[in-house]
Amino acid sequence: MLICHRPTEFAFASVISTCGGDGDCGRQVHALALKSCGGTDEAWNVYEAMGFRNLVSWNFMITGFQVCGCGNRALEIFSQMHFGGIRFDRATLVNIFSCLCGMGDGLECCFQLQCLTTKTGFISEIEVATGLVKAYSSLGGEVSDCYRIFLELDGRQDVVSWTGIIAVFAEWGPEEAFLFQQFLRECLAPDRHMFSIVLKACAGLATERHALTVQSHVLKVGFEDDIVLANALIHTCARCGSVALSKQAFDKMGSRDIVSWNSMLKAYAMHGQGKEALQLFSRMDAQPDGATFVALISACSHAGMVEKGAKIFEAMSNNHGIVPQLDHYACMVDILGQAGRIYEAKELIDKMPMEPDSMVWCALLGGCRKHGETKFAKLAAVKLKELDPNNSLGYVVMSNIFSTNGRFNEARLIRREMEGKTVRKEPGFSWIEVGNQVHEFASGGQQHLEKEAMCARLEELVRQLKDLGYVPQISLALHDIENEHKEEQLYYHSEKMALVFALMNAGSICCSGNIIKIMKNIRICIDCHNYMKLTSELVNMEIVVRDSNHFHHFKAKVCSCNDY
DNA sequence: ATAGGGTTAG
Repeated sequence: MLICHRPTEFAFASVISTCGGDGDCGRQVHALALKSCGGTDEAWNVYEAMGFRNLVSWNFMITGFQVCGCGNRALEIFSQMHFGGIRFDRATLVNIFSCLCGMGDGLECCFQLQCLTTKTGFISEIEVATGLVKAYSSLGGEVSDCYRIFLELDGRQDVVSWTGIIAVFAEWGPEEAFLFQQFLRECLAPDRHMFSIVLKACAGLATERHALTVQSHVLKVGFEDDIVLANALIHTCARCGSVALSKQAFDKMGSRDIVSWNSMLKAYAMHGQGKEALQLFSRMDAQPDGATFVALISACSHAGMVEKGAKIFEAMSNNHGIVPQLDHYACMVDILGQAGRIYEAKELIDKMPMEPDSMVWCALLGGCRKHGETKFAKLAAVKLKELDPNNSLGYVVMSNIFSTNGRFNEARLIRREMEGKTVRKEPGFSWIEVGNQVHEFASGGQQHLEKEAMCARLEELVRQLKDLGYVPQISLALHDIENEHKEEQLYYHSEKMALVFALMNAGSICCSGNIIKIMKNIRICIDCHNYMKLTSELVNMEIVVRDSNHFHHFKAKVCSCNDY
């Protein structure tokens, strides 16, 4: 009873002294005390004074320290055992592996422990191997190492170890997570844990039909009452382009937790539906947390509701007692910066009680890029270079600003610096689902089989758009080349190629009547944004484009982001 | 007795 309610160390001490600190009762109370108090010094002292230990109580101690996040102390105990010649078992190892997750020098420890685990033969125990795989992946270890450990279980894998390895692959590249199909081929029955991981992989893939397939699986097996699964479903549907499906999943839930509400709010945020997000927030029956406000503020941001966002930011600390964290600041800087209120954004950064991180500087850079502001862009680019040297955004924005202003030499210098450091701008590509297939387009679209037909259709479309008032934003092209080439370069942006292909195949577009859904890995440029707005009017269709992490809904010349 | 896999993130 006591133990379930996490009593104070003092309470434990008295219970233990009543038990006499000996025999089964005392030992068990002790071990649980340590686990429950999370390995505080007091609990530990009382334990030491008792002077009775066996393997199980050692293990309890390790769990105790592990539960409270004192991984180092758990490791100390383990080495005490190991070097003191005390036998350890698989429970010991499993506990130690969960300690390692997220520890600073955990990867190094992982290697050493893997050796020990192999030497002692515990590696062939399914729980130990699964624990090790998780530790490796959470520490940024090699996927191939994880896979090898998994394979060495050699035919003895179960749902749990499969889930573990699929989670690893899902993190690494969502396509590979379709190892899930092999899992099914081996005739193992997926359970709720498995489904939630596979849903997450679908979210990464961002293709509607995979999500729908898994969703129908979930319904078939009858897990729709599982909160975690429903939450995953809300998230996945949103990421795959359908808030409507998210909403459906949300509405159907019998009971909801904070993650459910936040996921739905984030779904709205992702799709630029600020009003819907605020409405949902007003009828939220759970205690909002930090994530709630990240969702709300970014919902305002993606819908261009600047004042509302600022109010919410204020209310968060004033009325809800939540101290703004880095991500809240990043959202606010983003919203202000996008509105062209760069000075205010910079002021907010100066007022931050903590060091701004790369996300915050990225947000400022984004604002500078949009409004051609040079001074703060330089500052932000320098900071970003320091904090996240592999991030190319600073270089790209600076070089764009220079070439927009016709300062091509400086732009070129930056490009060169970037190449010298082997920082690469992520190549942009887009994909759409047509029929049962996913078609991918790189900028230029050269690889595609129907290239010629596409070019013809593209030219026709551009002509029609120009009649509607489309003016290509040549200044966006990066190099100082001839104007007509700049125009050409613009027309071959991957999302434009995808759009043309979609129009050519309008009859067989997946899942959705009059909606074209284009997914893209990086942000959409202003020119494409314009182009999509006008095309939606021209062909009288809704066009949805997902860029790095949110969706633009274009309908009758208007975008859901209000041009944010 | 103690022990492995799940949901909001770029």
